[in-house]
Amino acid sequence: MSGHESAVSRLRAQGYRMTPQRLSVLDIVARRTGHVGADEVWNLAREEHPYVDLATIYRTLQWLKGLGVVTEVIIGNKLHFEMSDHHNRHNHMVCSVCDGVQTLTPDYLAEFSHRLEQEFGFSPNLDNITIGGVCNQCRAVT
Amino acid sequence: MSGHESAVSRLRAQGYRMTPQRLSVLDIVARRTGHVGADEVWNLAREEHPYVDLATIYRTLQWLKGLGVVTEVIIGNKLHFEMSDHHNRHNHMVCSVCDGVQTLTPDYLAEFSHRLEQEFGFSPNLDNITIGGVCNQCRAVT
DNA sequence: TTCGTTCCCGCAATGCATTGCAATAACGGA
DNA sequence: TCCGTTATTGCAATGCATTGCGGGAACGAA
Repeated sequence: MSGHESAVSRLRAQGYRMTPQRLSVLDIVARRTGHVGADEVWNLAREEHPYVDLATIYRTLQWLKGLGVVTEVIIGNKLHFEMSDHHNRHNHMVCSVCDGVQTLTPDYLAEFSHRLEQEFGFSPNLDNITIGGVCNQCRAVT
Repeated sequence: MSGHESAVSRLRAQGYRMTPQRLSVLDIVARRTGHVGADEVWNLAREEHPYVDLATIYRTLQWLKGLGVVTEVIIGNKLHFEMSDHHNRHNHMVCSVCDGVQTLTPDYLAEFSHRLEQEFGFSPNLDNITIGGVCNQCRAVT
């Protein structure tokens, strides 16, 4: 256990049942600095509970995402997750060549967001957006 | 047939085999103003060629995308396609409530793109990006 | 028109993610 | 501590998209 006990007690206080599966998933994501792939979460969770189903992993991750506990990062059509840090929100830039990930503070997207809101009345949800492209190193190689 | 003969002859000139399946897919996308779902392309194609396989539809659409003939639009995790119009590029805003789609000229993204390039050396590929969010009407309802 | 090369297709399998359903276990109340 | 309610789980099925493979069709050459 490492630094997510507050989340656990908060969830319990909200009336959610904290099953071993859920604790395990939360623990795995919390231990990791940076994002974890859903399949990786499954493999690690099975070390502890060999019977956990992949569906449970996905359900749990989506549940935690909905509660704002974890954040989804889509890397090359695969789902990854990391602990949400509401004091340090960020987006991701993913290189399509090396699959490397860089982070981006949301103020880079702020004025773009404001324009959509003001000119179209459209409220963009950019929280989980990832920007695809080619990173510095990979471009240099080519 | 309607307005994509130039694409057909260009592809043929480049040495690609223009099979009935490919002609059919291209025809279906070209006839449509706006985007078509991959499944819809399949259903329409089967009216003409009942045996066409879904895999062929996907392969053909990805092939046309790679050649810049069609553009991919991701709407709620489903793939849609439309004819590319290089003189009138645009992005899409998709409402997560009603699945409605609005278009966006790329200059809305231009300065955001430049900042990433200049500050990180990251070359974003924003051609196919779709912006999720809630549209004006749906927000009003809530 | 026929032939040969090879590109493309249909088929079946695979991968990632989600969902329906019946069985089970978490957690509060007695 | 035991019990009952019902949220969750495991299992299996489903959906969308992609891929490997062997047969077949497209298209140029003769």
